[in-house]
Amino acid sequence: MPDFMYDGKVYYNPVEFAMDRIGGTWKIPILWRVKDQVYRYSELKRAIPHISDKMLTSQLRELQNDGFIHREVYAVVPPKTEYSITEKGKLAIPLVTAIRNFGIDLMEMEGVDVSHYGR
Amino acid sequence: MPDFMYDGKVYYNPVEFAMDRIGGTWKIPILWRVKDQVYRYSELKRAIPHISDKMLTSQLRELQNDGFIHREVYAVVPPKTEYSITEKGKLAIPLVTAIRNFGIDLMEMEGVDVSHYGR
DNA sequence: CAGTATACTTTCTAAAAGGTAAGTACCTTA
DNA sequence: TAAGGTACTTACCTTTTAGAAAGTATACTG
Repeated sequence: MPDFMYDGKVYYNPVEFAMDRIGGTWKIPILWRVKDQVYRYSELKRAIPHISDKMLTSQLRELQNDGFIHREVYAVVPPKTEYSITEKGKLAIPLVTAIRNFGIDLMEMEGVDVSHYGR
Repeated sequence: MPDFMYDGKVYYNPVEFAMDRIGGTWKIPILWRVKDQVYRYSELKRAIPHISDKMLTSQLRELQNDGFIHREVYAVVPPKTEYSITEKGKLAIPLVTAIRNFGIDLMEMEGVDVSHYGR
């Protein structure tokens, strides 16, 4: 597997590249909400337990820069911003679903209660 | 999404749980070799560019503790240890493949040369 | 009895990721 | 003119992840 560069960073393989775009603690939870609904900033904040303003803003900005979500700012006061998934973002959803299902499978094997998670 | 505990750690969702088992820089590259061949420690080291002894050992141990790979030690000198995938480990391969394919898709969209990666 | 081969193990360090808390900007409304 | 509501931004700190380099154990071989 040859290394390659993108945006000033060296990657060893495609998995690393993929995980650099949608990995981390918060990007998938964000995509998971936005996949079937438009959300305002404050709605995302409420919908995603434990997330801080700093992380919500930075991860939204990265997802936007990578083209996975769209940011619509309204010129009103108090401010209003809406986030929605893009066509490119929709391409990630089957994978997110697969990771989630795999996680549920593993949890089940370890005896973790999994009855809350729809399948 | 309710939080849950496993092995002394709090998780927010199944994706986090899954990524805690097979995520990080080195676990997937290891699984990717071992999926269709038995490897000795030194063979893995040679097969996975850039990996350090410390990371190779620690990630092998974690994958073993989580039941994804099997470790067979031979009582010879110099030492010989063989690593192979388990049935549980095989369950992860379709997901690993999916992540890899998604990464290749993204790279292609960004104009990264992708011709080396079999599909 | 020094050298070799293999599979680790340990220590120290650097970089990345993420948390907390406080602050900013803006216009409207009382 | 002060307060309120929303969407950030910034500074500082802690934790996690990974890298580099050196060391350990063992038995065979010349």
